[in-house]
Amino acid sequence: MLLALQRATHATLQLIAADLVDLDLTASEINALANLADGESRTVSQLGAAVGVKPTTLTSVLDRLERRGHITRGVRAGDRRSVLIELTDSGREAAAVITRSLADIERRALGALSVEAIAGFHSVVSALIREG
Amino acid sequence: MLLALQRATHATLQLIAADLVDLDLTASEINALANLADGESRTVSQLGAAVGVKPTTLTSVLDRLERRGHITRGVRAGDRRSVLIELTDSGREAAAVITRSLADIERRALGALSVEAIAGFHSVVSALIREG
DNA sequence: AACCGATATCGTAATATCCGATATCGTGAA
DNA sequence: TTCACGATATCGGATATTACGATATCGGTT
Repeated sequence: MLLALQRATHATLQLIAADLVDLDLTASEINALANLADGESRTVSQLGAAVGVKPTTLTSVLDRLERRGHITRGVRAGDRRSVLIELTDSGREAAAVITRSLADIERRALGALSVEAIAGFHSVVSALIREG
Repeated sequence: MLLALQRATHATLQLIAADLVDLDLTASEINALANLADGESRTVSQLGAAVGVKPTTLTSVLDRLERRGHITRGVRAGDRRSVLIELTDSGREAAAVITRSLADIERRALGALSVEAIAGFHSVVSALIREG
């Protein structure tokens, strides 16, 4: 069953990548942008916790996003150790495209399923995340 | 929602890795063994389709598993292009440990959830896999 | 002032992933 | 039969991912 979970994740990652080839972003970059799409700024650690990777891993991903002009790195007022990741206009556009693509895929895949099934899915996913 | 799916996958991968450190296997190797756990032999392409990666990706993974003595590569009777992947005794043991670990994690995480919720989860995951 | 923990980055290494090319093999058409 | 084409796996090379240890900076505590 956890194997099916992995396969589903894999399948959706492929769909997302195919849908977003024009953005020329890797899966990690897409994931980072998707987690920033709400417009709130985050520190590297916070973002790492959200996407499930260590801060060391994010550094190079953020390097590319910064070089591409999608994010900026700023200092957090009150703690100069922290780096605040923030979307630029270009990053906001990309994040909006990503969010739309995710919503589209959801609609396509789950449109025919019952509300109860989707609720069950959510409760299982939440339980798995809690367990981690 | 697809973000939650990814996070759940990530979380379970961490749990599995933590549970199986003694096996000294990477996530890809664990995934390959888990998909072979039923004892049936498979070609590289078949295994690749099951785990969601290209045959090229599997080659190095299978190299390591073969070097470790967990699998053997044989020819398929009737088609000498195909390579038949098969578990050795040691591979069967490892696969059994993996299967047990997956079942344990499922029990821990989903024990308190209703049968309907789990059924809903399955239907959503199946829909996502179909979409891919 | 001195220490310890937090934070992010850098250096380095192992792994993952895949594209194009290659070698081999099976199959259907000329 | 022969030959062209598709299937199959591997190899070479490229990029991405991931993270451990070390480093530099900084905040808070004593």
